[in-house]
Parts: sequence; C-alpha cells; structure tokens
Amino acid sequence: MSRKSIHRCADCASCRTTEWQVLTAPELALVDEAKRTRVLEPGVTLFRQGDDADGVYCIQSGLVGLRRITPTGESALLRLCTSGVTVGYRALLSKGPHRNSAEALSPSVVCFIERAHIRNLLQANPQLGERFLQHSFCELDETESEYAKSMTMGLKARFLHVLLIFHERLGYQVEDDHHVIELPIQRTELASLVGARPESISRLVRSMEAEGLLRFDKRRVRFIDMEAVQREAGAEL
Amino acid sequence: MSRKSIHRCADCASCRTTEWQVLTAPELALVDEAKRTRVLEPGVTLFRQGDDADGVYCIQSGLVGLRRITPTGESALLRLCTSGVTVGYRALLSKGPHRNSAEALSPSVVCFIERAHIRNLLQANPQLGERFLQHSFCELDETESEYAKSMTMGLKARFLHVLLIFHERLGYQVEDDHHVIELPIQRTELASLVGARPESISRLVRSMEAEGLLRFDKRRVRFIDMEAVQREAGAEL
DNA sequence: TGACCGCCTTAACGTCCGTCAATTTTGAGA
DNA sequence: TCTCAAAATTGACGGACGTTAAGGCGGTCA
Repeated sequence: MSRKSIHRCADCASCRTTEWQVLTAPELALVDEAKRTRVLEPGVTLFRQGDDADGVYCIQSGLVGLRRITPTGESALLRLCTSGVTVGYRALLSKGPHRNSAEALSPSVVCFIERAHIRNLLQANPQLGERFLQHSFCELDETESEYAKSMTMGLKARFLHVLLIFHERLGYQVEDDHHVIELPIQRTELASLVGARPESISRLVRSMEAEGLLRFDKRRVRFIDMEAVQREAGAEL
Repeated sequence: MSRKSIHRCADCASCRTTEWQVLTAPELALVDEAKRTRVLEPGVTLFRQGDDADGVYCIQSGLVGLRRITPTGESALLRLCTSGVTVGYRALLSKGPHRNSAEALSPSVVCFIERAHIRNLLQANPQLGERFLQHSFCELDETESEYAKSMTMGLKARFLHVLLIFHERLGYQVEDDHHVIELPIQRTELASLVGARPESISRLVRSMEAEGLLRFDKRRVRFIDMEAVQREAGAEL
C-alpha cells in the first residue's frame, strides 16, 4: 500500500506549523524524496507496542490513536493524534521499543520516514531535536493533565471533555444556533478513551440528553447548552 | 535556610547514576560551587504550579512529590521523586511556567542550581540535554502507564501498586519471613496518589487485612502474602 | 433476499467508592 | 503530663459504574 507521495512536503500544512518547520528547503526536499505515503483504513495499525522503531509517521489527515495494553491485558486509548502530528519519534530517539500501539481510527493519510533519514536530519539540524524535546514536554504535560482529571473527576466530566476536544480539533457546523460535531470514532473507542464500558457511555448519553445538555444521533452530536457543557467538563479545555 | 553544601557533588551518588553523570570533573566542580543545599521539612514547597522556573532541584535524600491542581481546584499527586531525581528541569527547558507544584513529603535534602548555570552547562556539554530528553521520555512512559492503569483497574490494584513501588524504591526489612516497609507519607497523601478519599483507603486496608494480604500498623506495612499482592497489583511493577 | 455478525442499546442487579457525620487516635507544643 | 488540632477511622447511605444478559439495528456476504 506504500507509494511515492502525491504531494510535496512543502505543500503540506504540517511542515509550516510543527517540528518540521525548522527544516531548510533542501532538507525538506530530502524528506520529500525519502518519505512513503500510506492511505489507511480504520483499524489498520502503524506500529505495535513492543516493536522496534523503524522510523516516524507524520499524519497528513485523519485520526490516529495511541493505545496501551496494560500488563493485565486490558487496553486504553491514551491519545488522539490529528493532522500535523508526528508519532513514533519517542521510541526512535530513546533507542527502545515502542511503548504504545498506533492505529488509524478513521480513514487517514500518513507519511512514513525511515530511521536513517531522521538520524541524518537530526545530525544536520540540531534544532529538530530541540523541537522533538518540546513536543515531548507538551505530551507529558497533556498526559499529566488527563491523569489528574481521571483521578479527581467523574466519567461525565471526562466524557464531556473529550467531546470538547473533538469540537475544538475537528471543527463543527452551526445548525439553528447550535454547534454540531461529527464524531470520528465509534462508541467503543469513545469508552476506551475515558476508561469506561460502552454501556456506561450509553447510560450517560441518555441522562445528559434528558438534562438538555446535548443531543446525539448516531455519530452526530448537537450541543444544546454549550455553557453547561463547558462548566461540567471543568472547562479550560 | 539556604547554605553552601556540606558535601561535594562528586561524593553524591546521584552524580554517578543520573543525567549528571555526563559532566566532566571540572563541570561538576562548577556545579559544586554554584549549588545551594536546602534541608526541607515535610510540607515545604520547592516551587508552585504556575511559577516561572529559576533553576532545577536535585534530590539528595528524602521524598518529594509533584502535585497538580486541576482547573476545578482539586489536587492530585502525580509522581514521587526519591534521591537522585532532578525536578523542575521541564519548565526551565521549555521556557514556560512550572506545570506542577513540588513539595517535600518527608524530611528531604535537595540541591538547587540556578537557571544561568544550567544554561551554561547545556551549552558546554550537549550530552546533558540529551540526558534530560531521555529523562522526559521516561517520565512520559511512566505517566502513560499509570494513566492506563487508572483507566482500566480498580482502587485496590492501584493502591497495591504504589505499596510495591515503595517496597522497591525505599527498601524493606525482613521480620519473621515477611517483608516490612515503612511508608514515608500520611494516609491523606496516599489517597491523593491513587485518586481516592482517605475513607476509601481505610476501608480498603481493613478488607485487605481481612483477606490476609497485608497487615498495617501506623505507617508500617507487613506483606503477608506477597504473591497475591503482586498478582492483584497487575505485577510487572 | 435472508442469514449472519459486530456494534450499540436497554434493563436488572450488585459492588465499589464518594459523601457526611461522629468518634477516636495521633502527634506537637506548652 | 495535659491540651488541642489535624489525621485517621468507622458506619450509614446513596449514586455511579461494571457486569451480565437480551434484544435491536445496520452492515456484508452468499
């Protein structure tokens, strides 16, 4: 399924707004030459927890999830990655195996860049390493925030929080004065994202509809009372 | 309470086993000259969430906790740091404010090294930056593990898990065939470490004693059935 | 079209854990 | 040793969420 990219990196919005922005034009051309673009169906895995890193994956579009399997065999969705985000860099830079699995949650396009090329780029342009460091700090901060939330808040708050994240990151339409989003993933994944069972999500959705907070229809979510949603989510995204 | 150190860095075990191990002898001498050693009572704060970073703190002995306050005002203990660990480096390297508070949980000795000195060291010895990067990866991995656990496992497993961490990191004695540890923190902090209320910990302790898993006496914990403890904690530390 | 299969929902039930209130215990200081 | 405040425990209660089981809905394949 791998093939030469249709687009040049220079045309990709990611290159102007992410760690790659520090690359010079010739360096970017090298990446262009080296990268392989893949189109992924939902469910396809990019790499698996425990695998050795053979390169990094830059998400051009779609949605990729990072999942961790606990020693007891249960799985949790740790993080959602949207377009512009690079995954797999951690294992590569730490010379250890991947600590999470990465899989497409919705139809996605990603570019794969081999380990050797990344090594060369890091050598040639130390700023790139600095950017990865900053990215790692950012991920650590986000994870700590989520962790603290999961320890102090109930399911309702956490669930509303992820809905607001989708609202912010994936955009929304306005229908007769209300914001409407289209969830990119199924209920089961939503549950795994907040550490709950699908049944609990169903119940929660029903009770929130009864409250007049939101309205669900399949994967469409209409925010009826956005104020209340933000308040109950602990806001401050 | 600040004063010139009693000990030289070269005599400190931390310098041989942590990020500081990459420093040359003369570099270490500079740190020696620059650092301020503080003796901390439990409850004393090193830095507060939101503060700007003025340097890093290297823990010589004792126990320091990193705490996060959520937007709703509740607090969670995110991480325990024992001797050899350096805290506060993240805010310094990311040029942003501290995202967590750090406070002594038991009587501790820490060395403070000012921002300017760290900057100089990083400039002079790029390996140091690399080490901080690795440290950050390690923290991220640990936090993700804890996060995944908190999403998939109950209070009992998480609580046993932290007991095993104390067992591993702070050592134990053997009394008539059983391992015995001395908890360095109070019940309230234990609760905050697993995202529970002190009352829940009390109840849990009682039921586990009834099961014959452990025995508590003040802060002393005697592991009666270590096998079962490890199994229920999801083992694999 | 019908059969199957995965996903989602509903309902009943039980357990876990937060909340509140009342004591008891602990430890620091006079 | 006594005093007092903070910490820890206990019990009663209720709500939230996991578990199990059953049924519906929407896909795909023969």
